[in-house]
Amino acid sequence: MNTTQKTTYQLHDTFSLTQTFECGQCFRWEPVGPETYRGIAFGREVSMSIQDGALTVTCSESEFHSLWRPYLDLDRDYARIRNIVSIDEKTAKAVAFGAGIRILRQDPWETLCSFLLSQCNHIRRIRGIIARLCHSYGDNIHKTAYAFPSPERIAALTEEELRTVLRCGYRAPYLLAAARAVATGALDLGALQKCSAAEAKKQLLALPGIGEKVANCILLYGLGKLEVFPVDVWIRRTVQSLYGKSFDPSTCFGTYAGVAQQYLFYQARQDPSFFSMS
DNA sequence: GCTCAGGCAGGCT
DNA sequence: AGCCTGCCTGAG
Repeated sequence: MNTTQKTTYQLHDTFSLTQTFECGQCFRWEPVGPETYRGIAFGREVSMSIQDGALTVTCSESEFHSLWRPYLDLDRDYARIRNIVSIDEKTAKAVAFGAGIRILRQDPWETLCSFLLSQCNHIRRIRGIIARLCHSYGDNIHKTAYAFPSPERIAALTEEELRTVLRCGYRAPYLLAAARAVATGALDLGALQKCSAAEAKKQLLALPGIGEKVANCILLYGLGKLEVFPVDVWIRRTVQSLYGKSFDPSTCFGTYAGVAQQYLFYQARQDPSFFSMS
């Protein structure tokens, strides 16, 4: 990690690294102090912290503006989004609670793998599998820091090796198939960013192991489709208790349904009694 | 030991 | 369409 250079950026809206990195959208950021995280993305390792309304990242100014500023989605007007999705008191409460959340614009390939591996797993174990994936097949960046491995590297492995090394069970063939699809060009993740959410989703669903929920997570966290609303068991319980069974997120929350989902998810995870609100 | 976890796929009704 | 079951592994 570059410890000599630092870039400081004055924040002009509520923003929290803790909320952003702990709201369930990413798996490779570690808390190292209050509002201070160390992590790796795009093959770069940095430390970030917020103090007195300013964000400091251990990188050059050009790297900050080309990489981390878009990654943290700092140029989007979240105050406006919070206002739009605060459709009633119940959701407004969750929005206020998680007001410092941003939807990260993560690398599509890393996001695809992460959520492919996430199915029917505890967060702790997902993080472990991803750590082994990076440590075993990613480029060494610095000391114990490893980049996320390329699809080409994974595509060259066997299912048996992935199972043994990652201990990811039945998800190994899914990961291998995805790596081969991307490595051969059968699936072009860069092109998906320019597609509509519906078209991108159609292509993702064609891969084994990618269903409705995983596809929506990839669309939201990796492809910038803020209108999709991933429904996992937590969100299902939450929206059912708040709004009943026939709830349609795209009708209620519109183009920022995915952001609304993140506020609800974060609130539900932090305070389980939130479900039983009515 | 046993259950269940941030799903998916295939087979069933 | 909706319901059921098996699937790897490991934490509680």
